[in-house]
This record gives sequence, structure tokens and C-alpha cells, in this order.
Amino acid sequence: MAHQDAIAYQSHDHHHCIEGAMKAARQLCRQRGVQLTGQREAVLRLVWQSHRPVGAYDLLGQLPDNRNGRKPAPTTVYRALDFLREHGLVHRLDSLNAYIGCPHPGQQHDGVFLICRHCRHVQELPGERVRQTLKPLLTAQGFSPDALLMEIPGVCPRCQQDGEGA
Amino acid sequence: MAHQDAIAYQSHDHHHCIEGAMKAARQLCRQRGVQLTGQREAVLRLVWQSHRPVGAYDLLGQLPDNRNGRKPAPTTVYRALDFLREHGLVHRLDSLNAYIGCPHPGQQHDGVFLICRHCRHVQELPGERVRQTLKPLLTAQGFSPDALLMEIPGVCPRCQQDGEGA
DNA sequence: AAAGTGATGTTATATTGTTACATTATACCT
DNA sequence: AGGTATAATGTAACAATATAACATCACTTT
Ligand SMILES: [Zn+2]
Ligand SMILES: [Zn+2]
Ligand SMILES: [Zn+2]
Ligand SMILES: [Zn+2]
Repeated sequence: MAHQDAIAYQSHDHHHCIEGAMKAARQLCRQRGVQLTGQREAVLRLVWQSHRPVGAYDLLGQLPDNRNGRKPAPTTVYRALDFLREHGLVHRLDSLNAYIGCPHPGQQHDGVFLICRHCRHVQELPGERVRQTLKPLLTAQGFSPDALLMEIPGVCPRCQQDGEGA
Repeated sequence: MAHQDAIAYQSHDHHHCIEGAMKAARQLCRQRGVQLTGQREAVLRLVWQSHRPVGAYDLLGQLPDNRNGRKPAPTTVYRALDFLREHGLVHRLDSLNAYIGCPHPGQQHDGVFLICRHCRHVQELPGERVRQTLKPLLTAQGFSPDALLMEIPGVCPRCQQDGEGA
């Protein structure tokens, strides 16, 4: 189990998360014969600055000026996000119009997210078990699902603890 | 079980769905002492024109001109949608930026939707069973969910049948 | 009539995302 | 190295979705 899966809720060495994600990305792109260019790497690194979702225009604002000394246009960040999503490095959270790094990229997988409404921490769950438990329900409907998409708002363990008695 | 729960996938008397929804809405608003005004009723009726999600600007385009002979502004439709959502008569599908009528309004409940990527039919499932099956997973994470939000793309039974051998 | 409340109208603006086309970088072959 | 194809980026305009602020209207209560 990867570092960020285990203790993301706790205080932790987040550089570890970032560098782990970047390393995994480099490796994955090498394997697939695609380029993790400067822009793409920059966007991925920005996305990984926290375990909270980030908006596209937030990312855009944090990107450095290009060599012409100008701010990049929206297309820039959307293209990078498209690439990263295509290769499973980043997910989009539809309920928030925002993006977050995938802690176990590579395999095509479901998107099951626990979103803390207090601290905005996002925890991605492996969809396999959810999919298993849901399978009977779905087949009972005669429905053939492509991929699960779940964004569950609530309160994370950390914030429950902090908020006790409040 | 309501009409639209049972046979929405099949060809059916959709007027039955529409009038059922309008009647339920009127009753619910009476009970709660809130007004189902003309605008709100018009928007709800438009939403119920099909079992497919509808965009806010689509609705706007279909609203009749107001008494000044002008097209209503976006605020109009968003205000109506806000009201309808607040009272559980309509859901928003975040993955589509679109809205759909709730087939069993009134109770506050989860939003679990099966969305056919072929015909765009949307089937809402009661969240109770899903919630039950997911509970162990969520409590294992120490996460306290507010309400389930699931939008599952796939192929509906009807389209699977139609597409056989294609 | 006066005041209060909820609903609507009106105008402007914010936020998020896309299209189209030009230019530059990189890979690949001869 | 040169030539060609492909991938990536730049640039500008625009589309789609949603909200904010403030004025007006309708209805009720006093
Ligand atoms: Zn971390
Ligand atoms: Zn993931
Ligand atoms: Zn519902
Ligand atoms: Zn279908």
C-alpha cells in the first residue's frame, strides 16, 4: 500500500506524496511512450500540492509565465489536465469542478471519493469492493455500468475528532 | 411503487409520469406551506418532459416569454431549480451539468443514478440499499457520509437489447 | 394606507470550459 | 545534416454554466 493511501488523513511528510506521484508519472509515461512535458509535470505537481481538489483556474494562476513573459491561457491547463486524466494520473471531481491527483495511477479504475466538507480533504477508495457490493443491485436493474463514479460528501475522521463537542 | 419507477425503460404513457409528478409536487408544497408558483410549475413540467437530463439553458429556452414579451433571464430558471431542488423535486446531475425530476420526492435522500450513455435515459435508485452495502466500507475509513452521490454511466437494458449483434 | 414578506424582473458579471488556427518543438527517417 | 511527419504549445476569441446586486411587483398583515 502506498504512503498516501495509508496516512493521508494524518499529518505526514507530504513531499513523499508529491515525489512519489511524480516518479510514478514519469515511469508510467516512459512505459507508454508518451511525454511528460514541462507543462504537464508542472500541472501535476501543482495538483499534488495538497490532498484537496484544485480548480483549473487556480492551477492556471499558479503556473509560471511562459517564455514570452505572459500568463498561459486556459487551454494550456485544460490540455495538460486532459492528458493527465487520459493516463489516469488525475481525476476530475464533477461535484466540485475540480481536480485531484490519483494515488494509484496506471490501471483504469473507478472513481470513488470521500470528500470532507469541513477540511476538503479527498480520499480515493479502490472501486473494486464497491463494485462487487453494487453488482447485484445493478444487474437486477439490467444495467451494464462502465465505471463507478461516486463523490460522497461527509466528514473525515480527523475533522470528526477535532469537532468533538463543538 | 410508482408508475415511473416500474417501467420507465419501456415505452409507457409518459403523461402519467408528468401528471403524477405535478400532483405530488402540488401536494408536497401544500403540506409544507410553500408556493408552487407558475414559473416553478412550468420548470418542473419541462424537466419532466422526458426521463433524460435537461440543461438549465435548455429549460430557459423552452420557457414562454413573460408578460413583457421578453425571454426570461437565467436567474429565473436557476431560482426555480433551486426551489425545486430544495424541496427534493428535482436533482442536479453534476457529471452532466443537467437536471432531472425526482420520481419519489419529499423525503431527503441519496442521489444514485444510472445514466445510459446511449439513449441518456436516467434511472434513479433508492439509496437505502446502496447505503447499507457501503456502510462497512465507509465506517472502516472512519468517514461519516452526509448523502450518497453516485452517477453511474453505462448502458441501459433497452439499449443493450437494441444493440445486440451491432 | 403602511409595512413586511416572498416572488419576479433586470442588468451585469463571474466561473468554467472549448474551438480554431498559427507556431514551435520533437521524433524519425534518408 | 536535412526533410518530413507528428506532437505539443501559443494565441485569440468565444461558448456554456451560474451568480450577484438591486429594483419592482403581489400579496398579506397590521
Ligand atoms: Zn500527502
Ligand atoms: Zn484514481
Ligand atoms: Zn430523488
Ligand atoms: Zn439506453
